[in-house]
Amino acid sequence: MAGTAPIKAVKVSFELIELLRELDGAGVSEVAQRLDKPTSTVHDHLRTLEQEEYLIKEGDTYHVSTRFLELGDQARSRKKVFKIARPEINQLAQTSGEHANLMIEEHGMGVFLYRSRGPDAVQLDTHAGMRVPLQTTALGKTIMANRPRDEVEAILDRHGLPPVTDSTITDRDELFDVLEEVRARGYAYDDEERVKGMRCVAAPITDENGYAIAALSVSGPKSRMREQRFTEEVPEQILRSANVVEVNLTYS
Amino acid sequence: MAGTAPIKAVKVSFELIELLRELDGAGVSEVAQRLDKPTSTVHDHLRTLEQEEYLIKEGDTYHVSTRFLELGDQARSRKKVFKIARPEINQLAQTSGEHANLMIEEHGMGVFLYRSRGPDAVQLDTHAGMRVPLQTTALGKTIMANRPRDEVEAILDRHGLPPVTDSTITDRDELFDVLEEVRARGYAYDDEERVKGMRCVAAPITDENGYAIAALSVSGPKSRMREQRFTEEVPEQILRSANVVEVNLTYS
DNA sequence: AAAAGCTTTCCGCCATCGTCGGACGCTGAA
DNA sequence: TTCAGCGTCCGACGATGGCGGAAAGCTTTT
Repeated sequence: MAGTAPIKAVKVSFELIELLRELDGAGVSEVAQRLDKPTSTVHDHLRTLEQEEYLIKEGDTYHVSTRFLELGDQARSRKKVFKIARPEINQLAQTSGEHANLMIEEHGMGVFLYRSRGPDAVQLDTHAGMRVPLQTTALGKTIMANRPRDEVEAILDRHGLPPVTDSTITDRDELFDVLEEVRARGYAYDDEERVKGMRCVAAPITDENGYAIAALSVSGPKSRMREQRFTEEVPEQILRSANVVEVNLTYS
Repeated sequence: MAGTAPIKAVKVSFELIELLRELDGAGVSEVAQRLDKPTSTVHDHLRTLEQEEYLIKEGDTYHVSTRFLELGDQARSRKKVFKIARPEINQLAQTSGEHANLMIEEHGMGVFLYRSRGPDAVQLDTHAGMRVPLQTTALGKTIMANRPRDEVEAILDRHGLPPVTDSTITDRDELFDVLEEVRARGYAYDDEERVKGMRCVAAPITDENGYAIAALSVSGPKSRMREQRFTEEVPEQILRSANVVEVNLTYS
């Protein structure tokens, strides 16, 4: 990489912020230990970020502050597809009873832009803004299936095919076969490829050229996602919703 | 301000990020001009942040990325009061038809943690994560009214009393008089003090010692917020909701 | 088509400032 | 009282972030 970038100090600060997010707060020495940096250095960063109000200090523990809420909200609101899909997602969650999700691709990763819990939804670790490798979710697969091959190749070059559970696809050729199926079928399945016991159905949201902008899905426990419901009812609902979103997207 | 903090490079990066948020995206030279920094410097920062995936580049325009969504979501979810108050806020919005809000105090500022739009709600610039001086909203006033005097003084020392509209309170003594009233009454009003044409009623959420943790409110256009509705109905609804939240907070 | 005027990007030097070892002070446990 | 573990502070060194300048694209202008 040429020139001065990346600016190391900035990189360190963000590493530290992400760590605090993961740990849900920590003190100076714990952070120092985990990042393998001197406490004094860590202290400088934490103090700076606290002064700038991106962290808040409760006792001797630092936490990420709600300052990020404003940034995140802005980043999300910028996406037209979010505003348009939100009511549809809510409805999907309501009628299916399960979790309904909206995903976009950013920097080659799948990002959960929005999620809605239906009345029967199980507890899940998935949260807004969460990033996952595309091929590990039905959402991501429908997105890749509706992107040009060379773009998908570029993403794979960048991020590889990390195994997440033992059913995750880790072979490039196999993946392209699956994507072919998905494209033909019009929607994608995920059978415990990211989270054990969970199944998922997802449909793409494409623009007028068939280029995938986003994807929406319904996911629930294997016990409820089976037979007709899994192969017909839910896919049908999702495809209908996706279509509504697509139409509203073009006329706005 | 001892030692090395604040780390300037970090500070610059965040200034730049906030600017991009405000402008909803910009190119190198525009940012450079606004921050009065050389384009080369700005370029270094933007590139770093893009590499770290906190910004995304669309053509020659940089935007804040959804990476912040995850951070913001975490910051908010940490607050017990958020999870507990959310359904109440939704209900308030539904029954009143207007906007319902949840605010907390952080770094001496009022932060909109959550908002819900009722069926008749007007369009507003208020968004999640937005920060405002406490005394400019009914929300903030109920929070201050239920905090020890010296804590309020400290906040005022830090942030002053900036005028926002011509009805904003700008005198310290006057403010304390108002806070006294608010404390006595149990809830606060805001009559166009932050946004022209908007009125607002807010009640505090306090802990067992009467210390304000947060506040919730309903806000709507002056034309609908008047007479009995303004002086009785809405306050009653809000107080009821606040009470529900307080009870649920202590038993959890 | 050439040239001017805008970008973004690259390069490399110089002084700054981020880094880090170490000392200090606090708190709570033994 | 001592000790361990923590957050905080200090100061010196040298890496590195800042920035001027130049180059490389892109449009627009003439």
